[in-house]
Amino acid sequence: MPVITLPDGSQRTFDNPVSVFDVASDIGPGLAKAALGGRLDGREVDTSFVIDDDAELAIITDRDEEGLEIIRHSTAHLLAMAVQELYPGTQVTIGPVIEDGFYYDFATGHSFTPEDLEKIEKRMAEIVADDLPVERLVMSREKAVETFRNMGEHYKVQIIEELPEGEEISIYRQGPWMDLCRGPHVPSTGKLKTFKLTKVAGAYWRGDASNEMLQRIYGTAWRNSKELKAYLRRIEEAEKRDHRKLGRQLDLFHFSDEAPGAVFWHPKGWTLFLELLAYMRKRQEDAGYVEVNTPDVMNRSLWETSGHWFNYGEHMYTTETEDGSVYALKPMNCPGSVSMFAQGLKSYRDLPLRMAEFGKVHRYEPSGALFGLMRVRHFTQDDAHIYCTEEQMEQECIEVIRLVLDIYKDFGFEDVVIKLSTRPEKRIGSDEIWDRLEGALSNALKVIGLDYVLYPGEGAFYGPKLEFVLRDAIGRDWQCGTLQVDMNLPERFDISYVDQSGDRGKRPVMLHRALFGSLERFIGILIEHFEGKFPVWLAPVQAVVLNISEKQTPYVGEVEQRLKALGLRVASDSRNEKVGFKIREHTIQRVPYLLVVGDREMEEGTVAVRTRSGEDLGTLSLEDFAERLGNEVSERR
RNA sequence: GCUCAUAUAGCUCAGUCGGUAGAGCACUUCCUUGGUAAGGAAGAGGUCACCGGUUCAAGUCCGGUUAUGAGCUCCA
Repeated sequence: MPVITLPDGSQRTFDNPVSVFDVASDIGPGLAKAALGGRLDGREVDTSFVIDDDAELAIITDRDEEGLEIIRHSTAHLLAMAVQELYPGTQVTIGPVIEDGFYYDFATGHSFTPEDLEKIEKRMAEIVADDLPVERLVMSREKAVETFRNMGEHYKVQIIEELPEGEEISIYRQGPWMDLCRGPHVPSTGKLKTFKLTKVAGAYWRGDASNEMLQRIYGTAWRNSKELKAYLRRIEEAEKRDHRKLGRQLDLFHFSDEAPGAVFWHPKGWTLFLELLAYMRKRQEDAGYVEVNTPDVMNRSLWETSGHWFNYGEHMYTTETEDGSVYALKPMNCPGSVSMFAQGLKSYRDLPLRMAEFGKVHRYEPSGALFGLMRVRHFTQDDAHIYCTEEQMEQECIEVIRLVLDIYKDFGFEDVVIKLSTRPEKRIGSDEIWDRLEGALSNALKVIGLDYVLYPGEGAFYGPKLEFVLRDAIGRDWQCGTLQVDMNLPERFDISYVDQSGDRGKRPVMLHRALFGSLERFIGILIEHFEGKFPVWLAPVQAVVLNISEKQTPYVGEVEQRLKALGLRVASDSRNEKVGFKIREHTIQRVPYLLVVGDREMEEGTVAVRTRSGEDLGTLSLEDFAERLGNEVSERR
């Protein structure tokens, strides 16, 4: 005689065991129709699940997040069923829910085309129209293995065999089709209404590049067509912000076949680059850093000492000189930094030593990894290495974290994901040392009061690290800043300092940190973040002076020169075009201020100011405009 | 690196069944001197990514290379 407690605290008593669906019906026919599953004592179950004991139950409908997930998961099954009907011989593997949708990986010799997707979608719609009931079966491990082996589903057999002992093995069946699955699923295929297959791609079995490649079909599924449309519109909007597209439209940079993964910075893009560099230089100076510069090309022996030659040699660009010496383009700045530290005798009084370098590094990344400005082979790091004592380490970490978050705030990045990656299996150093290093990072975060995501085992072999992750317009995450603790390089380069007692052999701790990370990537993110509408202090061109007719051309030149003399980035446009045309063009170029001058302004010595958002600021004297712009530039902090 | 797709004018793209290439914008010149998101006319511009093959004939079909894109893997 189960007593069911509902989320509002009310209770219903039944004489016999009841299904989730029965309970929903008891509450009301509308709810019964909408029910997709149930949350029974915290566990998600199907509507067909039979309750024979007292329990807490919430009916899941598409209003719940779990409901949407059930819809997506069931749509993945729907996809797999349609594919196996249309392409006999295809094996199924896994089909999970992801953000905004789902995918399913298939093993098949066939390569799916966009036309295939249309065909599959059509078949899916037919199965929905058939409204097939979805049933759950429970099998013994042996029976399940046998069943799937007979079906020729060898991947599923492998999955079943690797399920932990004692785990219940459930099979979901809709019509003649079935799949191994934990569930829960919708009660019938008719509940799946709004979905769209979006793309095909290859994916490795179990995510391991040494395994065979499967065919993955991605799809999106929603509660209703309004949500689906909103999603598609969101994707479209995000594509408009694509930094590669805007980079071309705003004439910031380009790439060329001759130098894959290398940026050609155009004047406007380079202005952005230099502004960011100047900004960071100032912030670091204020934070007690010194700036240095180390060679781009260094002898192989240095890279052997650092360990890079052995560990990452295949990703390094090398060069051989006439005398047979082998040199490498630096893939990292740290070996140069350490060898600089090793120069001369260092005292504890010199620590902490914060040595920054805007170093351009060169890494032969796999061709498939390249992606616009976000992933390139040649990039500039705002790198710094902090040499300190073990006692200073935690405080230095705190200061780096504060600095990086404060800097991101200047660009409007308020919610930054922080990842803490801890000791990997393959590592150097004792557990006690790792305890101290990981402790320094997590304590630093605790002191500041920041949440972080733990990535156990993801640290570098030489030390744990923090990563600061920003999200791009299309929801892709990009690691920007990083803070790493290193106990490898000080050892390998045998660097030391003299302590208070005169001991010359004290080993300093070395912190690596980059805040923008890669200037190139950070600019890519900024382009998307601002949609090209950079804040005035960053805008490559801050104002354009426009004349209305030829008569004012000399005055346009005069205004341009006077504003430039005040240190503003100003251009002029005296072309023989109507003012409306020029306003359109420079607005599309996202120039913050358009200064229109006609006869009136020329006589008064003023400019008519229009912003890129179309706002009319009226007529200002040059001094007033320059002051306004100057204020905006200095407001960046 | 792997799977699939794509590569035509500076940009965005069309090009049918294999018969020697087209539009809009941009560019140049001329007309127009116009007050806040596209004034008009004319002109110039292409080794159809590259290498090879099939064919009387290849932008088009086939193979390879390179680059780019969507993913996967990787990112010291």
